[in-house]
Amino acid sequence: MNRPEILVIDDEPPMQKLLEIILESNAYTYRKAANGKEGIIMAANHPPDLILLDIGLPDKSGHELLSELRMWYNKSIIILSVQDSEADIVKALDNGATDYLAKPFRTAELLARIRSALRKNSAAETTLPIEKGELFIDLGRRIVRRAGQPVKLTATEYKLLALLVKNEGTVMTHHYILKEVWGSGNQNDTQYLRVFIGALRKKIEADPNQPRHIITESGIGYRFI
Amino acid sequence: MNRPEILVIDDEPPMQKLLEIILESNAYTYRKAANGKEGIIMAANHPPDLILLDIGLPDKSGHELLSELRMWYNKSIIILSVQDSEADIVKALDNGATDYLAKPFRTAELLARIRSALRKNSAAETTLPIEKGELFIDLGRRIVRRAGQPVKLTATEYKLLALLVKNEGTVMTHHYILKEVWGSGNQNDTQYLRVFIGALRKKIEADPNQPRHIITESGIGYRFI
DNA sequence: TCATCTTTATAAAATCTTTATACCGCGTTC
DNA sequence: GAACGCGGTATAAAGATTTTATAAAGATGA
Repeated sequence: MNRPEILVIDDEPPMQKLLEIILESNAYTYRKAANGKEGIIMAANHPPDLILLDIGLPDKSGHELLSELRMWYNKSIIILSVQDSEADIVKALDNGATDYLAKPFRTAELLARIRSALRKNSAAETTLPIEKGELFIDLGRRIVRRAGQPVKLTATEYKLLALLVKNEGTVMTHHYILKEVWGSGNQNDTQYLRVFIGALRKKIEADPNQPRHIITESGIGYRFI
Repeated sequence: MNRPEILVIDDEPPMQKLLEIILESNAYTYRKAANGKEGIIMAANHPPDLILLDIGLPDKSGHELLSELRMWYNKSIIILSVQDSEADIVKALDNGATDYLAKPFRTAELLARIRSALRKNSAAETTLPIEKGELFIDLGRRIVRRAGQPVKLTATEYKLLALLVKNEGTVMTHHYILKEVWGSGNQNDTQYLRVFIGALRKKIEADPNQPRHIITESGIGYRFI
């Protein structure tokens, strides 16, 4: 995961500023909402990897907001609160909060809890599988099936297919593919590529002579559809 | 879940007594271990639903103990500590602790965090017995049978099989398997893995020469089907 | 001591690289 | 228009290399 996005829902400008500084200087992308309504909208439009939610918001109780978010948002939510009352913590964790942190907090503890929460995220979700016609590709779990039948790919074949699939629709030059799959030493060995494209077609195309997924762009490279 | 079992690993009798009172009076079954070694043994013999681990134990650092437990214990572990230093918290959470609580703690907060941790347990796993062809595997009860005959597995073989079965269908890399089963020190000793895969196949495959369940993905790892 | 785990050794299998050969489209030449 | 060469491509099959399987000897620990 590169630069996880964190949405901060908090109405106090000084706290916002503090969190912005902490998060941005630790390779997180910071987004902010000044109240609950704005927070819901932002989270819905572009779901962040984690939400930091202040429980003392102006328009609606943070607890209510938490319940609303939890109806559809399934990634981590860390609660921030000045109250730190026992009842508050109980309620927040029982309501589905991933974690709870009392203000004022130490920077290192905040970061540690963020890391822990993000790890839970990535453990839960996996990259979404792709299904195109009779072809099924799940890059995360390394599962490939054609017409329901599991397809066994070698390590190199898999790397090649993954690269093509990740850049679906766009033409990848020979040069670039060779660099990504074989490393920067073999950038001119176009023959490797031909051999392996051939092998891949045999395995995933219904008719390898008339490839419908791995298209050759003569003189340039290949493209996955 | 009726009366979740909580194992407390803590060497101070007063703290043990306090936790016993708190837990027993809140419908939890309390079990205790006075040091790390005893804790490991008790957890292994009869895995509790949650472990409360004091980080300042006499025989070995709580952090080491945490790593050891995490090699095979996948339910919640809450760390207790008087230190409450930032580095300590970071280390514990990064090492796989579910949560962290500084002593002295408030009873309500402890109970809230326990509830939250237990909820994570039940969400994460629900290990139903698996029955595939002549193979029967019940991870929860540690029972494995092939063609009706009980199969005896060693501790390591069992850990390996459990990891593969839990991730049925997905390819597990050598590196990852080694880390999970043998710990983070032996991540490059692929030969261990080969030996134990061989042993497992002899025990659970009808024809070990033509494995139908433990599939090797050359250059990558193994997969269970 | 016994069962288990770790190492080492070696054979077997799978994969990758390389070479050889045929193809296809296209413009040039005869 | 047929023959030829040319750049780019596809496929098969040979070595070469890497990876895996298995046995078996040593080490460890209850």
